[in-house]
This record gives sequence, C-alpha cells and structure tokens, in this order.
Amino acid sequence: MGIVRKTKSVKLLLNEFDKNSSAISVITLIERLSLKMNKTTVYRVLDKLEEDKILHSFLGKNGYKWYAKCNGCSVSGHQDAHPHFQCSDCGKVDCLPTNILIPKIPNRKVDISQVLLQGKCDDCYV
Amino acid sequence: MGIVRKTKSVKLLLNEFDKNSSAISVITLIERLSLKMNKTTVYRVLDKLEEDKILHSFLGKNGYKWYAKCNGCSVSGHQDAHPHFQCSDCGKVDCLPTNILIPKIPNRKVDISQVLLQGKCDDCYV
DNA sequence: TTACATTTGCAACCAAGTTGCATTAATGGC
DNA sequence: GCCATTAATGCAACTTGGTTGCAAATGTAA
Repeated sequence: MGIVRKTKSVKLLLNEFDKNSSAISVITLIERLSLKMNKTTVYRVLDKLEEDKILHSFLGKNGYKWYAKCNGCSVSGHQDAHPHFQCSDCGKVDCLPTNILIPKIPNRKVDISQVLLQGKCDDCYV
Repeated sequence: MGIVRKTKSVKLLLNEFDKNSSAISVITLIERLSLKMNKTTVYRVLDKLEEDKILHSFLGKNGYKWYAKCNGCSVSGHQDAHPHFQCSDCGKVDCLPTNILIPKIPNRKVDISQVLLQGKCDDCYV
C-alpha cells in the first residue's frame, strides 16, 4: 500500500538518502539509525518506499539488500535496467548511469535484469 | 586447498551435477542429499569444487547460492561472464551461453560481472 | 479534540550459512 | 594388504539477515 503517513521514521530514512548519493545497505541503515528506530521499522519503511518507486533495491555481493534513490522511475514504470557497481575493497556501491544491452534470449521472456559489477572504485584504484 | 581425496561425498555431489544440466541451489542439494550427507559437508565440498574450477557459484533471486558445472574454465582462468537466467514461475536456473558485453566504466576497474536475468522459461512461457 | 486506521517497538522466531571439535575414512609407504 | 597420517565428515551449537504477531503509540481527517 505504500507510504500513507509522513512519520518520523520515513523522514529519517529519506534524509539518509538525501545526504548520501550512493546506495546504502539495509545493514548500514539499521546500524546508523539504531538509536532512533527499530530494525523492523527500517525494513518496513524501505519496503513501502520501494513500492512507491522512491527507492529501488537490489542485492549486493553477499546477497545483502541495498537501496538507492530512484532516478527517472515513476509508479507506472520502474526503470531499473542500470548496473550496480560494488567496490571489492571499500564495499561502496553505486548505481551506474550506463545502460546494459541485454541480448534477446531464445525461448525465454526476460522481465528483470540485474547486473552487479565488482572491482575497484575510483578511490580505491591505486 | 581444493579437493584432495575422492570421497563418497564428493562423488555424490558431482553425480548430482552430472545427471542435471542446469544449475542447482545449495538448498536443493542439502535437501536432496539429506539422508546421505550433512549440510556442513555439502557446503564444504561445494567450496572446494569451486576452488578447483569444477563448479562455479552465483546468487539467485533471493540471495540464495547456486552452483553449476564450469564449462571452459581452467584453474588459471575462470570464465564466468555468462548470464544466468532464473524463471520467476518454476524457479529453475540456467547458465546462458550468451556473452554479455559490459561497457567500459570510467574511473573503475571491473573484475567480476554478475548478470541475473529473470522472467519466464521455455516450459513456463505459455 | 476525538476517533480510528496506520505505524511502531518488542520479542520471539525462521532459515541460510559458519565454526569448533571429536570421530571417521582415504591414501601413500611399507 | 596393513598401518599411520591427515584430510574429510558429522554433529551441535552458533551467527546473522530478515520476518511475524501483537499490543501500544502516533498521524491525520473530520
């Protein structure tokens, strides 16, 4: 049903994404907001923000859930074909503005494509 | 250190991949072999088979670990740039022989690229 | 201000994967 | 084939990301 009430928890979470341009893992959010809200609330609010296409989620390298602000997504059409890049050194994750070309797969209908690239980011690349 | 001894567990696991051409989730393997070996052993043997490049692993749609036979991988060079396809209906996962073209990303060094496509497979596509 | 549905906190739970350690079983040398 | 060595296994307990049920708190429309 998405977000109905602008509660303190919703504002706190949105604020985290406003002050940070890259993706944030749920684990980090729970840790960072541990004094201000319960982990159950973190999970539930993130769920709703994703329903409303304000955030989108994906899985990082260990299967942990990450969230990032949606850019150019509407409730009707969620545009999540962009790849995500995770640094194997510092663990940071970014959404890449690039668009990956997924070739037609015979006998299959592709609905979702998830691309996770791993390597060294700008800061960690010596 | 990889596989050193050809134990019963190793043979049983390899046998599962021989009789099945698509990828198998660890969960399925543990379930299927529950009478013949412990889940700890399943995890440990799979680890070693991956070290030896006999199997390769990747994460399915819920972050669960899947394994599949390596094809054209050697201990020196592991070729895992192929995408994986998971059916959203039956859950089956296949390695696709296609090769995805990952564009150069500025300021970043890409070492691993993981592509998970989701949709309807041949059997479930009405 | 009130009423009521939505949201939250809490505690208990679930399940995938890991760890430590004592026991078992491959393997190489004889 | 037998034995000693050491890798591999089983087991039970644990870790941890994520979920659930329910009572209490809180946002909002009237």
